[in-house]
Amino acid sequence: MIENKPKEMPRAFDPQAIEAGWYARWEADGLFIADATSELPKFAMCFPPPNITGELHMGHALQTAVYDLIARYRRMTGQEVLFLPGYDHAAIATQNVIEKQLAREGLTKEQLGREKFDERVEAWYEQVGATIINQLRLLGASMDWTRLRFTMDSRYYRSVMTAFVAFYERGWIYRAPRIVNWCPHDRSTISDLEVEWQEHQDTLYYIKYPVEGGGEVTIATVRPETILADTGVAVNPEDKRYKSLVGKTVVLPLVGRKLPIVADEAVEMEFGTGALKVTPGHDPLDYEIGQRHGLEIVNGMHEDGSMNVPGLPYDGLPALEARKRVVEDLKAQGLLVKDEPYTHEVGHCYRCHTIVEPLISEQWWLRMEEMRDNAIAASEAGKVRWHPERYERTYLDWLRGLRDWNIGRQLWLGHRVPVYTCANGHVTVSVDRPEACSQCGSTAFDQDPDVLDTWFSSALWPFATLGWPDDTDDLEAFYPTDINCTAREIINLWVSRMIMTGLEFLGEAPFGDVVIHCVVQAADGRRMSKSLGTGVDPRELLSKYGADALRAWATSVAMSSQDVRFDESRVEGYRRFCNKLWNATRLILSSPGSPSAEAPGLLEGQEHLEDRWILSRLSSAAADVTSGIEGFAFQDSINAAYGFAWNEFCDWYLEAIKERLRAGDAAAQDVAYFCLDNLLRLLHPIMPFVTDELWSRLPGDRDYVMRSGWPEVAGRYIDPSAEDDFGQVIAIVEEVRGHRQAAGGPRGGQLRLDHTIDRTVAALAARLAQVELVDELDRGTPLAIAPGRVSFPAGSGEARRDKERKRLQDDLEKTEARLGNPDFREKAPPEVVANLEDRAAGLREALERLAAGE
RNA sequence: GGGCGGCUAGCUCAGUUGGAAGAGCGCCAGCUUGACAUGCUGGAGGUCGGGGGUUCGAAACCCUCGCCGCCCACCA
Repeated sequence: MIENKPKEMPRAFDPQAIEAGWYARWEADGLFIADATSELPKFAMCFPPPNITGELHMGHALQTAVYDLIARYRRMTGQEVLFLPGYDHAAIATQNVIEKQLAREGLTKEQLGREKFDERVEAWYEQVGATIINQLRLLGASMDWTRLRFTMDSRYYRSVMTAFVAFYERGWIYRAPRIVNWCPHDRSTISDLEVEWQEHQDTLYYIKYPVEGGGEVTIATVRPETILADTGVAVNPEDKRYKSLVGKTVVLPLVGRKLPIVADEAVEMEFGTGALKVTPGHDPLDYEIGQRHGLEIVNGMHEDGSMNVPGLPYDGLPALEARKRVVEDLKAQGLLVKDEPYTHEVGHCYRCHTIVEPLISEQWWLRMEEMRDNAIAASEAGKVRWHPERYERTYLDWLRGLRDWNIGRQLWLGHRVPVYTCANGHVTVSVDRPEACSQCGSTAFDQDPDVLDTWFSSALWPFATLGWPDDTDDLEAFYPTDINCTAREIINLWVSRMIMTGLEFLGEAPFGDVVIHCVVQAADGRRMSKSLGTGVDPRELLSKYGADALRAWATSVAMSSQDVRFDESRVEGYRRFCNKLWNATRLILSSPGSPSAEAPGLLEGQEHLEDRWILSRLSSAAADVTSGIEGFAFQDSINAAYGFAWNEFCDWYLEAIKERLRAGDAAAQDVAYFCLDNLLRLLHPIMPFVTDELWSRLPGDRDYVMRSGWPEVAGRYIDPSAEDDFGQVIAIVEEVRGHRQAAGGPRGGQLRLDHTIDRTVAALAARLAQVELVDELDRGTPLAIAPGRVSFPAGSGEARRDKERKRLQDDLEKTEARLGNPDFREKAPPEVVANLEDRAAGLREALERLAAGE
């Protein structure tokens, strides 16, 4: 139970004034703590660990809003919900952050030393973890903080080690030299997925290689410095220009090495000169060609990206410097044929943005074939459902082309590879550091210096957080989880890997539904980024508009399209919506008496049309909100609730019952409270703060909204005839208002409606339009919508009538034209034709009414 | 190079099996109406990116072109 707040309310909604209090109460009362032993059906979501930059961005806000609305909704529908939070050590990102901090102090991590560096990292994680948690609380995220996990905590560490050992024992982990993406800044490899491609304006150089025994072959390259590591020249076997050269050798300029000319289908005849210099040590394609033809591999670069060409004048130079010098020297020797501008894509490290250098390195690899096949099968069998569906293809396409995963990183930060070598060279792979070598008994071990790719540990998230490999209650109760919601950019990096490891270690996909939300762009359509200055800080929005407004906006866009341009006015609009709810509540609470807020029972013989109508509309809105959430079309939910609340409940219903409320009419109070009660529940998953605040002011003993159950009003109050009748009221009122405005907006006025119009409808329409309903009215403007006429004390409204007539005539003309088409009558479905005929008849009647009234 | 998404009112976006185009914001006009000026009422504004086609009928389906964005890919 919660403490009832007083009926008297401040005049305006103020998000700042209510939000903090509610979150503290929710948490203190343990609303978010999941009970693994509960009898209720279980529902679980492990929140994707936010990137450890320490700052909340729009993506987080969006994602959190989606997760949290699902979590709250599921609790309200009677499920035991685990919404588990955590954060990630993000090795490369964190290392870069710390290095930047050090750089500002004029230090490098090497100068600082490993121990001090680790201390810095600790402090950073502590600070950032607290920041993230605080921000998620501000958003109202209903996470179970008792289960907060960190990918570097000791239990998680054990999960990671266990997974590594398990893969190793299956024979899937091996060490081998391959060409990899090397980041000279981080001095580490990164996986293909971590390479960010950017367009560069470079130069394509054409260089002559003399052929032994006479002649020459010209190649084209954008990286002339790599010729120092060339070990061959390749041409396409079909290329007639070079057929005679295959098998001969060229002399490598500047170096003097003799290189074979080989024929390989990978060479594009159309590109450049059709002859390719082969540098197996520094180009992935060249590496493959080299493998096929047994070419030598020359390692021409150091770990820091400088040239490794002992004996040559370029040795030790940075790559770009070497490039310049090589070009100059080639030119001097007359070997540079020409150069031309060339635009192409260059790989950069996705964390530090340094240009990635392909080079040969001995690394840890994980074989993916079996996991890949199982993941494909699971998806095809419908074990994982994608929303929107099209992303399943993104995922499957990537899986089908999957190669072995380079899981080792040469960083200072991360999970150390659990491979130990004893003093006698025996290798032990184990979760814990071995006591003694099982082969020789040695107790001196060296652990492999590499750490694991951060995504290796992230891949275990949905079960490592639940306690795997231990057989925990949480794992038993909540695995597999239900939903994973994320941005499409990490489908391959993260989602697919979770699916693969989940299937491998637990035998089941880690979640049933993958929900891909949109990407928020800046207002001008550019990417939101801090460096571009296009970012919008959600914390600013929170303080300006409140968490409920931000969440409502997020809900309205998250699944509506692939991308959305940020529009602050929409967030503001939802703050106004909160204010509208606030004031509707204020109006209802101001009604005298002590209403029960029980569900109104009356339906048969209900004397008030507006009561029957609004209950019917409520039923419809509730059904739409529910189906929106169930179908991952959250925008439908917020739209349905918003439209009902504002355009039906406030604009029409509350206006219609104001007088009854003031008079303390019990039926009006019952219906109004019932609608409000249900509306607050329908909105709570989206806007938790304002709904709990208003809810706590309603009469009766109340628990939190989230514990109150999801509205089930469907069916019971649906009332088509009330909807028809009230629809007629609205149409008449709107027409009368239009005439009043055209007449200059005088107060008062008289309305006569023929007795073919139901008297209840007529009376209500007259009341709402603020005109007197009379039996006789000679002068006045005829109505188009209903037989009758209206007059006002001043002005005539003739202009409006003429305009209306014109509109009706135009409409009728078009309608008759369509009906006059014999093909249409013959081929269109009968109900469509009948529909149109009704329409034409209605238009004719309206026109007749207008004519008769003149 | 392959694939995906988008192009609808001044702006941001809805429009779910093809049956005569909608919302919010902005704009114009009028309202200190006993919940709300964070409000109420009325109104203007669109040849649905261009061009073909299918159909009685296309914003929607097909083809094509043009922009914008994203994902994947070993063309030096």
